[in-house]
Amino acid sequence: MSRILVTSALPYINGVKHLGNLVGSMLSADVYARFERQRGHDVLFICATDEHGTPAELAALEENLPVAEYCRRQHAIQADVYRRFGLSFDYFGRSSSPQNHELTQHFCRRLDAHGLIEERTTRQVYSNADGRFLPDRYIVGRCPHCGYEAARGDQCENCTRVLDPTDLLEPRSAVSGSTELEVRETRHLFLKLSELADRVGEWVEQRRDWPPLVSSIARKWLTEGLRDRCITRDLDWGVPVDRPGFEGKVFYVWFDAPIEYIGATREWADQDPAGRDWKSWWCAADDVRYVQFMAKDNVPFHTVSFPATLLGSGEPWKLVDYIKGFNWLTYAGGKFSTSRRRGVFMDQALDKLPADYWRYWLLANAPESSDADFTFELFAAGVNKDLADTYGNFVNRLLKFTRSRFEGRVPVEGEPGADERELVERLGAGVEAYHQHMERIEFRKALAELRGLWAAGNEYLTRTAPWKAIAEDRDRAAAIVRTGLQLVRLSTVLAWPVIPDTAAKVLAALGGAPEMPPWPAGPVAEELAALEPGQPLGELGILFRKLPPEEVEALEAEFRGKE
RNA sequence: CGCGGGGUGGAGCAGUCCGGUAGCUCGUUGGGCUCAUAACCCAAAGGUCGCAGGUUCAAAUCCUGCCCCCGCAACCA
Repeated sequence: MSRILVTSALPYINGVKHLGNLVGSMLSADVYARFERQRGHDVLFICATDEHGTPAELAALEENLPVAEYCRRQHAIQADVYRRFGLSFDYFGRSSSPQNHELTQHFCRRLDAHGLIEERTTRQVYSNADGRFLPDRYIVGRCPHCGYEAARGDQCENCTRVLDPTDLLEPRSAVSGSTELEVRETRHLFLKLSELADRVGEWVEQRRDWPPLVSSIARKWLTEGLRDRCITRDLDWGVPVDRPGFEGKVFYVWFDAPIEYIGATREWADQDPAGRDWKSWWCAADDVRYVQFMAKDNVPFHTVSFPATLLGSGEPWKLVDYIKGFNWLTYAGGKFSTSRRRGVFMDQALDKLPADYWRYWLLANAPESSDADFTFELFAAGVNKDLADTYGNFVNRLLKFTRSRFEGRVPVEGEPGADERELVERLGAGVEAYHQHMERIEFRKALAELRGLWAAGNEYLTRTAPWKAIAEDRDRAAAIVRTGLQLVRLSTVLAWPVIPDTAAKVLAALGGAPEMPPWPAGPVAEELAALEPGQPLGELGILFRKLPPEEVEALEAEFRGKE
């Protein structure tokens, strides 16, 4: 048994996340965590809300709430929707926790002790009307290049040119619209990434097994040269900078957010100090395998910035071993957009269908090698074909037949024959391939293999035709039905990380216990003998319903978005 | 010349590193079978592998140039 630390990129506090956020980090991490737990490993799966930064403050302002209260409420909302989606975090923390405050300040002190922190004076735009400094993107004005009226201080959306806020003509605050802006000098802390570049580069070069998406992004940042980075901000909400002359300033959200992986582990341990040891996962933890999940926009921060923080501390912190990066899930050819509410959000998804429908489709179509598109048409096609017609039908036809011809019990009579030996061979290869794909975290391939196992079950039934056999040889029919039921169990155990709720239902109907089923590590022939002959079977309704064309159209219309 | 990813039958993808008759899943058409939310079997249609050049006996695969789509560009998180 080994110890595996799994973290998902932290969802930002600002509102319920959409399906793209879900598949690109939390859901993928969940399936991997569940798989490794099934394998018998000691898994710690950590996630948290990322709560600092200007968007959170502005959202709180809009809702007329103190920002701490806003975050408390949003955290509860997100925790609830993740629970309903079956995300099995061992702990879901908050980057605003006291534990994270302490760790963030600790890292800054350590970096400072090694000469990697430098005070510099910078010039920032201050809005008198808003009483605050404004990040570049919250300053709008006319683009000096193309004349676009609503250009942002960081970039003009119209001509795509990168801007400096001071370039803008007639600049005003995006928050209040006020034009009373001035440039003020302010002291900030910089992390001297330039001095850490060699150590980070050396470390990245040793990570030979990372996927190309991840390595290429990391190398690009390193070869372009790391610039020293400002890690503090003139804001109220965040981790205070505990340094003379920095009263009223906080750390930049990208400095404290990844540290919350450690912070949340500490929050988890603090709930049971006698039984849990956070340091054993993070300090000199050479026996721990650490796997991170994130979308590609997050990769630079996890391959460069955060490792730089850890390495620069001079302490033996655990660095990531493997990073699974994802491309984007698009919505009907365009972007999912949180601000425009374009796309399908997690709470809306659950209002329409149970979590397992979404979980299966998102993983079977995960944006692994390139961006992937979500449309309700594609979604319905996948759900109907794979979940309803292939898996659902396989389970249903066996249970119904068992009920009508074998009194609803696992048949006792008959011995395996040539058909069963052939099936065992087919399954042996399939189970092994599925296992390999899951271990390598290649979800599209894994789920194609899983679907193949379900199809193999249907093929076996059609070939052996127990509904015919029962007329002349009841023992033979009994052996076939028993084998079929055994395969239902086996393929359901394998599907558990992906569709946990459905799997639990099916396994319960087969007389299984409600908790996590262990991975079928034995030879397939033995795994196909797990169900006790004579075992009574429970009732199972339709596992997955099909989505008819009318419903697909209705969903498309409902989620068209407000453009 | 900013950087990264992608461009393969109607849809989604594998194959590209290590050249050798273009493959998988879904969909479509025809036939068979029928325990089941109909699966399964057989057959068929459908591709100038983004474009152009080059290397080679042979290129989706190697080289050069170009085009298109998506994303990122470090003070948005």
